[in-house]
Amino acid sequence: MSVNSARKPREVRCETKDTQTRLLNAAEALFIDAGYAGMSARGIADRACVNIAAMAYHFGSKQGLLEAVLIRRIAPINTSRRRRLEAVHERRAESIRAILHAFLWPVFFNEHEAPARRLMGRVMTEPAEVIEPLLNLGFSDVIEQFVVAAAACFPKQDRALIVQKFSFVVGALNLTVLRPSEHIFGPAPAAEVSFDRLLNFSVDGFQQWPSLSDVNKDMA
Amino acid sequence: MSVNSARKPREVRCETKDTQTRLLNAAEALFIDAGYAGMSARGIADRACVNIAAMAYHFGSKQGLLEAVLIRRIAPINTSRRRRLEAVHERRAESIRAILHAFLWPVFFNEHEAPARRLMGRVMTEPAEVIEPLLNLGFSDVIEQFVVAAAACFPKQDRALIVQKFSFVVGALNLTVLRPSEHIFGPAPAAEVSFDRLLNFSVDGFQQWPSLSDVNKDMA
DNA sequence: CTTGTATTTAAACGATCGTTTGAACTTAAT
DNA sequence: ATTAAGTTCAAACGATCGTTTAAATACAAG
Repeated sequence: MSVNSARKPREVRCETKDTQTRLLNAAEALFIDAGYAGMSARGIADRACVNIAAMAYHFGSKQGLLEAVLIRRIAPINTSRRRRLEAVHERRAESIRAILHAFLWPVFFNEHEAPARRLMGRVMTEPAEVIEPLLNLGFSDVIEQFVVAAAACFPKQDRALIVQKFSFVVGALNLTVLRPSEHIFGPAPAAEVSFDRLLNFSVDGFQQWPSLSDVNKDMA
Repeated sequence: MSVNSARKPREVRCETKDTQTRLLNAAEALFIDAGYAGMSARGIADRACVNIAAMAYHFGSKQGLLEAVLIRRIAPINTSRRRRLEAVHERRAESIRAILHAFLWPVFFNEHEAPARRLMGRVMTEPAEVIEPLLNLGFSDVIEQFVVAAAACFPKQDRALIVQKFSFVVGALNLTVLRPSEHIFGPAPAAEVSFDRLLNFSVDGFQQWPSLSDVNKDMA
């Protein structure tokens, strides 16, 4: 019988980047898989091939490391979203499709596609107390801007309705990129396919209701 | 200055129900707020006004208690979903609206509305390793049945497309019931309002695409 | 009251948690 | 070679983790 190491035997060699980057990558992977409470400082250090004290030295604390992880990936996505929304406004092409396109595109297509996607999905579903201090780093602003833009497309709809429709889009996006259970929804389609489907689904859902009266009459 | 107890001072008296129910209620509340890794056995026992050993005595382990929590709330919802889908089939009224209505209704309107809703939202976003053993307790089956029913409504669409559209509905549902951040989407509307909006949004999103060609031509 | 089963309890188990310490080591400028 | 700043290290800190043990208690049946 073979002897196993104390923790999970890492099948891959450690990365060759600097310590801070190795810590960021390791924390990112473990946060995506297990959430904040489920990832341990020692697990991060092990995966990064770094002494556990390096975390406090470079990032102050586990929470500080998570903040750095999120800023590295989420901030560029939100910046891209803002830029694209501005471009839509400059072109005077404020359709709901163009707006949702600007919102969704940077999540699916960016420098570090898969990790950034899954990070985005995980961070939105974490318990409030862990994430809430991070949301004021530019997250609420982006949502607000897009809600305003979307509301301008439907002047006759309540703002509260627009907000909730947008939350539906965010929810669908979250589950798509987080992909919590292969056993339920099967293997993930390619990013281009998922993006197209999600955009079409969201655009259709955002339209005015086709008929407001037949809501309550087809259920027992 | 006043003296505080060791842990969070509970502002409310302990419930008067039996030990098992108190444990279930306490674990449910903490799981919704903090997830599985974030809830502690001692925190549960404290909130339930129960000795910590009672957890192992009545439920075997922390995982066993969580399973009991989920079965208590999720199983009735899935049973109700199945019943309503059967009723739709018996009435030969298999519209996508009726099918999605049968899927969504039991989440919003059931015996223990708010706790069951939020539990449903949390369990779908938990890390895989914690939840996956529970999904084979009837969860995947329900999704599968509804996907089949939905696919029958759109015979010309790929099954993979139907599956992903359904995942969009589940994602939107999750974020709606979980409501992770009041700061982003504001206060939650009444259950009836959220249900109507989510149903309409989902039904519209499920329709055939209005035009498949203008997808790639309105972005720079 | 006595017996036997079911439940609750205080206490402790070893393990792991996030964090801190101070020395050892590396690196580059003097 | 010497200094100083930057970085990594083994080791330990107290706290909390989930679980277990065995004694104490509650309670119905005989």
